[in-house]
Amino acid sequence: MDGAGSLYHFLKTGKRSRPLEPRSGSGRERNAAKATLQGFEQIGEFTFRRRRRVPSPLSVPAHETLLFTGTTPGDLLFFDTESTGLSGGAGNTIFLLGIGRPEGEELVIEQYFLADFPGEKEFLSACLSLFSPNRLLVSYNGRTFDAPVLAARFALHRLSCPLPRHCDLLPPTRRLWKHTVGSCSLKNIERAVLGVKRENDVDGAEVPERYFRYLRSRDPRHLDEVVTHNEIDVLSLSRLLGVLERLRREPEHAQAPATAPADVSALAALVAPHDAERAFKLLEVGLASGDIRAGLSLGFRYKQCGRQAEAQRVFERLFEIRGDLTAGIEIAKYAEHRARDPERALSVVTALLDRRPRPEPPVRELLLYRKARLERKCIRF
DNA sequence: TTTCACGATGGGACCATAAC
DNA sequence: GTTATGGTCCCATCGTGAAA
Repeated sequence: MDGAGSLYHFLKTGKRSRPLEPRSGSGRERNAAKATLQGFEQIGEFTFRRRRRVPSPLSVPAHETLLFTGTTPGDLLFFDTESTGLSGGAGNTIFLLGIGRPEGEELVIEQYFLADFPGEKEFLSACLSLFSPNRLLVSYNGRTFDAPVLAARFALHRLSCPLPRHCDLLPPTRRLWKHTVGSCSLKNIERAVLGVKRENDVDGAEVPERYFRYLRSRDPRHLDEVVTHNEIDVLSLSRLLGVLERLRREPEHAQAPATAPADVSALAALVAPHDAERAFKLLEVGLASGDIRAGLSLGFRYKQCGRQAEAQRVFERLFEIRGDLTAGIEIAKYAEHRARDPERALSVVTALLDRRPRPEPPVRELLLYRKARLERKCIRF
């Protein structure tokens, strides 16, 4: 069999009999290469840290509680990682972890860098101090990606998982802007909503390859753009939360012309749990401006609250201005089952069947069934 | 009083989509 | 390329009201 430094030996004894060989160059050369990673200080054999202060883009006073997160800014940790791939399994290693902490008017951005795989435990241990349990992690798709990968790495090294509560900004962002922006990747949202355009940015898919190139060559220039990419991600999280907070506080001023407008229905859903009447007003304004989605949302909200008359007023308006199918069906249901007016219901259903474009077959069949029933009722009356 | 038809609601399955 | 999440759609079940 092979020698004492082999995988066989490691599996049999659980010990590594001699240290891993450097991939290239002497130890002195490797350290020289490490030292040139822009602005980073060495805090362990394989772990490096960079700390920078920038004006906080969050623009919420330190003592105020954010409506969106229920915490003060000082409790937030904006969080993003760069790793060697996408899979959540044992093969995916985090090599750069960026954390943003609001401190007064500033955002303190700390980045922890892992210079080589053997130092992962040391790297993770250095990151541990960041995650105090009373904090709130803020990420973009971090609930699905960053947090599970990080938790897996902690587990692999038998370190207790310290991750605190988590607020993922992707779901609310998607709800608010998917209809107006389309793809809700962070880069797209930066451009369309935050008004930020990245210069010379590295594509996320390119990040693993950049790290592997660095490991092979020990040339830290391969990682300069990755480090910047990570820092911008953290900054954008802070900016995005600021926008979401403003929407939550002043939804009426959400439709700023400089950025993509938020979907009014989603905005109303954001506000409704705390201020139902404000949500109704938002949707009324949306309907008045011709927003059909807002109108339907308004009608169903009124209906769900038992405010049938208001719901019918909204559905009638939608049916009148656009001959809307969903609104028409709601009018027909109300006329048949509540107002006891089968003739009105029949006239609406007939109009829906005649409208252009024709309803699709499954809906058309339901409408024909409803029409036949209403015709029987009309004869009886 | 029983039966039937309808609308409302909840749960499960499937799909799209972010992250590197 | 992987994975989990949220959203959407469909189906089953339940409650209600009308008709026999």
